[in-house]
Amino acid sequence: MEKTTLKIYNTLSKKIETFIPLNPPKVTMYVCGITAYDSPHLGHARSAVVFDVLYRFLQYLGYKVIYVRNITDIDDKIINRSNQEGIFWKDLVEKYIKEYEEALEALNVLKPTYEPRASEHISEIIDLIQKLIDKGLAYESDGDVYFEVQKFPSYGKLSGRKIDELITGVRIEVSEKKKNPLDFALWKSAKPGEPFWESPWGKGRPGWHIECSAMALKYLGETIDIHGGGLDLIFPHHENEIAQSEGANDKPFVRYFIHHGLITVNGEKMSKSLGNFVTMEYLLNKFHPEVIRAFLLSTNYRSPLDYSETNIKNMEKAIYHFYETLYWLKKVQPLREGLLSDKARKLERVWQEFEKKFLEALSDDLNTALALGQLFTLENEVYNFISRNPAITTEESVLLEKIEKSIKQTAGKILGIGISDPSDFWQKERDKKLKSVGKTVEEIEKLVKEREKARKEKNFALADQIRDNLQNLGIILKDTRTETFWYVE
RNA sequence: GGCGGCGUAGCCAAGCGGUAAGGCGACGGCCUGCAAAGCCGUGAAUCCGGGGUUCGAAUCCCCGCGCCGCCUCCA
Repeated sequence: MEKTTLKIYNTLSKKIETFIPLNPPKVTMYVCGITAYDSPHLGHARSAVVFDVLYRFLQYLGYKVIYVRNITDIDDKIINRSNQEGIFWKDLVEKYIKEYEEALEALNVLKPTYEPRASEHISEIIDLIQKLIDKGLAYESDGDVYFEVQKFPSYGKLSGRKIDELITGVRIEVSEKKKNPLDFALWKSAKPGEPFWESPWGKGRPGWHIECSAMALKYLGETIDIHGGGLDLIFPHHENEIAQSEGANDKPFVRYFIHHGLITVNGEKMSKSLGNFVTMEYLLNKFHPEVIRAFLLSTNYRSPLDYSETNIKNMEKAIYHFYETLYWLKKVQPLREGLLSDKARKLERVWQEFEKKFLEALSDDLNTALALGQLFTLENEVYNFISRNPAITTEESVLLEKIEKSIKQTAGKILGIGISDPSDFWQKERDKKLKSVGKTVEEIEKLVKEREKARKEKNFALADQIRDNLQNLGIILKDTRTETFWYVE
């Protein structure tokens, strides 16, 4: 394989840079996962899928990736929520972690190397806080410990903020415990009834940002290659992580910060107050996981992605067509000896172009939208070739087999699209969609057969009657030489 | 107020200095018992507007206009 270099946008420099890991072929990657206080939504899925593709692509390029995706399982939001619902905080956390993991599994997101949880790293967190206190960068105050932002002059370098300006525009609640409003908590003392761990500063729990610094250090070392998350984490979360980690270790914390864009719903921000959260439960019930994946990859990862029923439906149609092609591809049987026709030669060229362009696209700041475009171009070419060739030759079928394999190696392995067995895909999709209209696949198959029979007997009235009835259920029939293919809209 | 992003056909979306990928949809023709599918063809006088740089700009610079995000918890 030709050596491909990855170019990727680095939030630190605000530029697209050539990716060079610290110790190749090893790559260390840390991604902020979830705080387990609510059900997973499309935004969580976007993060997981985007970094999953990056993870897969880095491996494809030959890197040995150590991938950490953390779970924050203790913080204020969790405590509030468990009080609200009257559930023990640990039970609450377990419930949402399970939902998250199930959603990611459905989406075929690969497991990271490690998935550490904050509550299981309290001693590492305490050690790190102590180190910051010892170095004079943090101070204890009435059972809390705060990071003193003024002591870390480069604070703000990631988000392009200056300490002075931050102080002027401060909207953080003023606390008498802090020396400066910008100082952020490393350790919070426990109020009665709250979960706590023993520490040198009394009973309490970690602040929000420190767990990431501690766990990144433990699993990946002082300097990590890639740190990722949503755009919304740039400030203050990642800014604070930098301050903590670099303050403690005196080494650059991260070489490449990678942030993805946020999801909007019908053009509006997805938020609690608007009540427009698109949950994974809803989506997975309604759409095939690969449709969701493709939808998430249909826009550059840094741009906002607008969710709407229409937008994802469009992608569903594209993926349906793609899977129809895979279905026919699998069924191809050579009907005669022979070499490649001119059309087949053209197909071969398109395919070779595809392999090149597909990888080029991903290498260029993970341009998944372009890569998908290339995939669909190839797919259409294949579809056309098969659909209008009544007798495919032996050589042509060999070519088609190669293309099928190639799609699995590229789109399948890296994007996670096209990995299902086509028959299986259709079985599941038909099943799922028919449930909502109260029909079974068997019933429909029977009607389709009846119509085929009626057509052979030239009983077109009956045939059309059946077709119209099916169409009213949203079932579309496609007659081919060999069989009638159908799907539910 | 500070920082950042975006504005490309009906919709979604690539392209980021050399003359507009792809998806969804639409239209005309062929095919078809009729459709669907497929095939062939049509579709952005032009990339929000106005200046400028350049042999050449959707792509770079400046000025507007319009959206949006972050600055507080958030993927």
